[in-house]
Amino acid sequence: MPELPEVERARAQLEQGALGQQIVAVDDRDTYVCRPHAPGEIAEALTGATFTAAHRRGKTMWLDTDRGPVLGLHLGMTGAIVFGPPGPTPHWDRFTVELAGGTRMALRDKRRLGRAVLDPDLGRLGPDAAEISRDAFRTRVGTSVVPIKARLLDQGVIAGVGNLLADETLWRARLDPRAPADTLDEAQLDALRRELRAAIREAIALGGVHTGQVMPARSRTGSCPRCGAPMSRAVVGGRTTYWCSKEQG
DNA sequence: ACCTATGTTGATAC
DNA sequence: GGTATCAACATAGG
Repeated sequence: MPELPEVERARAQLEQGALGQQIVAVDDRDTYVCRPHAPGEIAEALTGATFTAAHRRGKTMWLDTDRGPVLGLHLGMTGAIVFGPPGPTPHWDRFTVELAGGTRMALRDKRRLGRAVLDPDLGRLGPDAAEISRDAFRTRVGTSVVPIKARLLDQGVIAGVGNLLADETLWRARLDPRAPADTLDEAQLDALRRELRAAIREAIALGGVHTGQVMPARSRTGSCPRCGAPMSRAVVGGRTTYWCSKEQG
């Protein structure tokens, strides 16, 4: 369930493990994960090159190379970056890169919703949720009749927020996820941004969004970790949503 | 054994 | 532009 915090940790892993070593071989035979590329296309572009930088925006990562081609990586829902010795690849390793230093870097993903592509399109992503300015947050997030939660989940508006992080943030800010975004005043939007940044910071430090406080309350019998009131549950923005029936009503 | 939830993206119809 | 629904994936859990 990778959201921004998990992806940032994965990016740091890539930075630590993949930079500065020449690419010896690439396995891009999974045509679903590597779509729309044909098998061998990514391998041909990358073999012999060296990764020079690891970037992230929202949930999308990309690695620059000294030869120009850029490798885009997305973890989907169940993806992870793993490093290990070269050798037979576990069948959940959907895309692998063998490095000259004697390591194998893999996108391991049971569900195959992750992606590995050449020169990823970042143009449709909004500003990163951890870095968006106060003004940009106000205008991008707060100027739509869509429920505020749906707005937070829209990667073209702001990049990196998933279902759990959205619930966590709205709970921290004591805001009703169903409220039309343009009914929030500036103080509420500023507070929402503040809580979003804090939730992201804590999740990165603790290991992921599943360490959030509302996580244990996400069940039909759950109660608010702050006031003990029962949690409400509904589909908002197409996703299962939990919120405090008392504080966020 | 069946059914549903899981999270994200993208395509489709309205 | 929206919303709503579905499909894609493969597994875990009820």
